[in-house]
Amino acid sequence: MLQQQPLTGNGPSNGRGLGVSGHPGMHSLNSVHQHRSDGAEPGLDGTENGHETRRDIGDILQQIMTITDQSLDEAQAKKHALNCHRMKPALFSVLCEIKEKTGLSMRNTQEEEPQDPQLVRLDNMLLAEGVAGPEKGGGAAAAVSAATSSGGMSPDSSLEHSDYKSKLSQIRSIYHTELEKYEQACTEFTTHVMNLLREQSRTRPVTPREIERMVAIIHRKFSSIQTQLKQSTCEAVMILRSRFLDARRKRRNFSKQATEVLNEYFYSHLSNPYPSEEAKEELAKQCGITVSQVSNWFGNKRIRYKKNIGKFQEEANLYAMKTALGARQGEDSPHTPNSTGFTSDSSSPPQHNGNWPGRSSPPPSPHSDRSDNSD
DNA sequence: GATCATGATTGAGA
DNA sequence: TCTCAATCATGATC
Repeated sequence: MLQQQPLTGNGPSNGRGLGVSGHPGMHSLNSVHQHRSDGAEPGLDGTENGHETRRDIGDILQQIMTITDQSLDEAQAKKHALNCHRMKPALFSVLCEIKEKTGLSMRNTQEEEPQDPQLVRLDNMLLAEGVAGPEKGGGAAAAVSAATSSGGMSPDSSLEHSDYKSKLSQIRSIYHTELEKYEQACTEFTTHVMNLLREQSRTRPVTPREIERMVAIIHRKFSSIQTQLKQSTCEAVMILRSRFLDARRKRRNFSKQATEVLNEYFYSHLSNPYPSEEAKEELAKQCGITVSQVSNWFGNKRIRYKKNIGKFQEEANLYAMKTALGARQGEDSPHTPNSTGFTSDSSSPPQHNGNWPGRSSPPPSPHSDRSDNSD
């Protein structure tokens, strides 16, 4: 890709002798002039030709030194004049030699840098969230599944999912647009700089290694901008995710069916409404909620029932009747209408004064259904 | 917007 | 670790 610039005839010095001005590279001027095909005297020997050559060198150096002070048009014209100057190959050779020497010090400065760990983290996160990489909804699906596993699947949860997905897709779209812009800008800028270096290589030696180094610098700069973009994209995803997953912010009532199942169990075990771990798991499965949600529900229910038994009496009677009806139908048919699948300890209207045994005097087995069936 | 209902959280107690 | 009790935060209803 990188074109080797015309550096022929500008090889390194053989290390012998000093140039006219005492500069170690100046002897190249001699060598170049000694091999001039036009057969002219190389000068630098104290003769008139030598004086002329010095004037030429002085002239060309002066022109180079002052070129930046001139207008663009003047500079262009001067550049052309310099390119055609008869001393240009010699000067070029000297510059090559100097560069060869000074270049040694920077050879070890461009070792391959290890990949930025922060960038790796950001990349991984964007990939996991489904923002980077192929669009497959992986991150969205993960977030959705996490949300649904921590809460009940309400009918409008699919609406939330689509909302989350559309917002994530927006973020993804913005991210890719910006990324494309950065990459395009990087490419354009790199091409521009490379062209500039090629142009400059006509008047000064520019090695391919130098061009590579410059390209690497440009890429590093653009990479840091990309890191910022990735960082802000990650933040946006995190905010979206926390909003979507924050159960407290997005509290949803359990489905009617789930509440029915829980109430049924509660009132049919009113004398000891402490479901065992297995019972909780079964209830959770039936209701499509988590075990901890079942525990929360029973905790709240016990407290609120105890606080206001009168208010819950009607509800209690209703569920007791349902349970009794279910039990009777269960005797008539092999299919039990009792959807809880648990045995009932109360086929008659609930009789409870709200004083369940507390932790201070626990029931025989407050976390086991065995006790439920014994009372 | 006020009020009630309800799921979640928190701190204390056993 | 579980439960209770208080409280918070949000949804539902009027």
